[in-house]
Amino acid sequence: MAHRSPRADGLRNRARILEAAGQAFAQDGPDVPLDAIASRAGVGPGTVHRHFPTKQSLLTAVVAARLGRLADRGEQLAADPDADFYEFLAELAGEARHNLALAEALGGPASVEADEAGQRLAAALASLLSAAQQSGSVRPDLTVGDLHAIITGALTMERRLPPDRHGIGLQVVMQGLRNW
Amino acid sequence: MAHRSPRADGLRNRARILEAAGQAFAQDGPDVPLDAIASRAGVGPGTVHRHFPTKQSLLTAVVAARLGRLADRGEQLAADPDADFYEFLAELAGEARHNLALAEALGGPASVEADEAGQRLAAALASLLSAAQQSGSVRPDLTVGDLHAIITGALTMERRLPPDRHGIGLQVVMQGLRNW
DNA sequence: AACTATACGGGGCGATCGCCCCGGTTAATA
DNA sequence: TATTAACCGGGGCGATCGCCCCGTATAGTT
Repeated sequence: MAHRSPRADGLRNRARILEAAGQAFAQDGPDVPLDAIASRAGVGPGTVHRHFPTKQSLLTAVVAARLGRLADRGEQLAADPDADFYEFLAELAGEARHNLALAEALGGPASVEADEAGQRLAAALASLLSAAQQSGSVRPDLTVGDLHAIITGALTMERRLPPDRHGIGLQVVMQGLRNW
Repeated sequence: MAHRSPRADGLRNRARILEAAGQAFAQDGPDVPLDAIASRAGVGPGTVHRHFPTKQSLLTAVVAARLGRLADRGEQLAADPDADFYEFLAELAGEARHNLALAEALGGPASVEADEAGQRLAAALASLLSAAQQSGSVRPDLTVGDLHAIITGALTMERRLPPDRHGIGLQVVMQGLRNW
């Protein structure tokens, strides 16, 4: 009486929308019509709006989910003294390669202010970076901000490379990051 | 009688529009309203449409002009046996840093099929690249396509870097491009 | 099984933007 | 200076999209 259990279809549809929006944003960028997401999820446009009052809130939710997973992985690696900085970079690139929205989120200022996951990821990245710098495997004059821009650029490269050339952009950037 | 000289105001307005569109696209990207360009040029929206029947044609004209200058410079350097490959890269970055539309054009497939200037630029780049590879200053396994993607990524980096860190992204990429 | 809160779907409003037309004006020619 | 073709400006049409409302159906509670 005080509270009622949430309805099963409500939760199911919310998950469907999140899933569909994830695919749609990844494929077509942030400008996909909401109706396209709705029909992809098999629900009406009104349903989308009820779960996510504004388009931005939907985008934020989607990106936050992806970012959260990445942040988890980053924290995990940051805690491991044997972790390889470059390995994380490669994983990041693999994730973002086929995800337009995620790639943009990683670069834009939206990631920082967007939510808590972005900050966690940034912190993990900073920790990984300074460890790599102390071990001498990354040039010491690089700041975290530099790194963000560089990662964004590397992701741009990878997305523009044909499938049979994947990895070469990242390889070039990594080579440039090492001490010389 | 057979033909009449073009009117002075017509040519003047066309030039104004091209100039205004160049600034507008560079600052705000390809999505600026046509009316914004019109008011910036000090003409009516109808005038813009008469000179450039579609928005795409205006964008193409603007990009082609910029691309043409870059292609000229590229061909000039390609003809000079002492020319430095990395110097051209730096010039390219300097141009594209404050030019959103140009940067996107350099990366997207639009540059190739867009017009003849893009192809000239690509050819000059290819010539510069193979010369640098033969002299041993660039890793030999890189293709021209790779280079395009890499340049696009480097431009992305530079645009995301704060002013006091400009150049570091390019520096990293260049270092990665060298033989190792 | 009856009840009620919650969710669903589709249609519609308002704003934005690209594109185009039309009446008035201006520059080039004779 | 008279003529005429080209150009100018602003207003408007149609399409798109985000956002929201409301009548109906359904899931959870008693």
